[in-house]
Amino acid sequence: MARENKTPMATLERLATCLRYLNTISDGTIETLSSSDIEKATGINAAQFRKDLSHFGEFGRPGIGYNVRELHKRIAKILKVDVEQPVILIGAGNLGSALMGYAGLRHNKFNIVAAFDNSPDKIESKLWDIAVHDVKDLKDVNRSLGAKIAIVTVPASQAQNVTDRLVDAGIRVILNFAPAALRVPDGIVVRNVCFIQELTVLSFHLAGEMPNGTN
Amino acid sequence: MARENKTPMATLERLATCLRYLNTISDGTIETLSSSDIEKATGINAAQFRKDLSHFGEFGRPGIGYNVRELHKRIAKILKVDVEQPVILIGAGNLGSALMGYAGLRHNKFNIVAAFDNSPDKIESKLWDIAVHDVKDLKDVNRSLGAKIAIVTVPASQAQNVTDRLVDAGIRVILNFAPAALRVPDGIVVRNVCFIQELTVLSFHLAGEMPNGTN
DNA sequence: TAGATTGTTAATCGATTAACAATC
DNA sequence: TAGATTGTTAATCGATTAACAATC
Repeated sequence: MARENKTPMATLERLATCLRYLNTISDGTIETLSSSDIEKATGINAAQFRKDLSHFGEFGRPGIGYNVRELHKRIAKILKVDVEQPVILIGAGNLGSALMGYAGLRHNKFNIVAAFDNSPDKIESKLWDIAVHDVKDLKDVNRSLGAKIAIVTVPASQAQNVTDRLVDAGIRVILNFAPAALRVPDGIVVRNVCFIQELTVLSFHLAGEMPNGTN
Repeated sequence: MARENKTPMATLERLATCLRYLNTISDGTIETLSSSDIEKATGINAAQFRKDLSHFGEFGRPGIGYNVRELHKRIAKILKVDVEQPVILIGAGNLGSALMGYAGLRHNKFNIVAAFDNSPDKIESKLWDIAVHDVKDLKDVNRSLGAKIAIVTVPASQAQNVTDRLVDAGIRVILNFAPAALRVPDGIVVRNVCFIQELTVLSFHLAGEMPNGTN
């Protein structure tokens, strides 16, 4: 068990990329793929892909390659996206509401089952057919929902407070859209979607086009 | 010039993180910071921070540290976020509209100056005071706007088509929210915000809590 | 001067890529 | 059997961290 203790994050990201590709060819026309086929389709280096898989056992047959259906099934299982996952969302503002209406989530087995907010305007209403609860009832409501995944779309100023409540309510992993560094206990995993930071990194690359002798 | 040719992406991300921290203390109370002060505040290793800066010249004074105002100014300049940047957005759907209304963009000098869509419902309307144009007029409209940065929030099926138009209209860097791998010419930089992938990676980490002898 | 902290060089670490024996 | 491709070990590469002479 201590085996898969420390899977590199990069490995997980590549497996997720590969899974996305496998989804696109899941009509069943292709039965077998070699690691170099996968390199062609996804850009992931073939040797690296085999290495990535090796963290989790043996998947293919020497001389043959990988059975597409089996590969899909096993990667989905590793990433725990083989079954529907209930997800709760905190912060039913513009961004939160847009995410609630995003069909891609459900298509990928992430099912937003409830939203929470602190504005009386929104509490007790429904958005995209999803009930919006008072954030005060978070723990209570999630007792029956049993969600382990939360999406945070509150303003930065409230992000830490909300995070503490989420942890208390049994949430194990958090996707954070707020521009704030969340402190969480050991064992809770946070990933930040920070598009301001992404834009900033992109912005740097505009440097290249300085007309002349600039510096 | 070939000097700063290959700044590691990780360096840029750390500088962006540091800049965000410097923003939070820009009231001027703190005059000087050492690299280890910055480590305490941001978690970025002090030696690494100094190394990161060394890609761009000398910033501090031995025995003293960094002048906060100067550091802020120079990092902002490196990342090209010292001046307002015009940004265009393609795809005025739920997500696009939410981003247009997000004040954090303007606060960080990213100014969405126009949106584009292909739906007659939206063209010629205004969202959050930003005009929505026909995507067909992209090149024409951007001739006067001169934006170099674009945000893509169209469905995956249209993402490549839209990307080709953007490149043709003089866009140099793209923040892509569509779950699609965009092909672009050399010199154009794309960063993907893929929260399905983020959720998938998070989902993996739920594995730890399997009750007993599973697997 | 003595103490602090930089910028940079050297040592360490981890991740990527290449090579190959084992296997179909 | 000969050709193909795996899983894994070894070699390469790059990024992180530590150490230290130079400097305030």
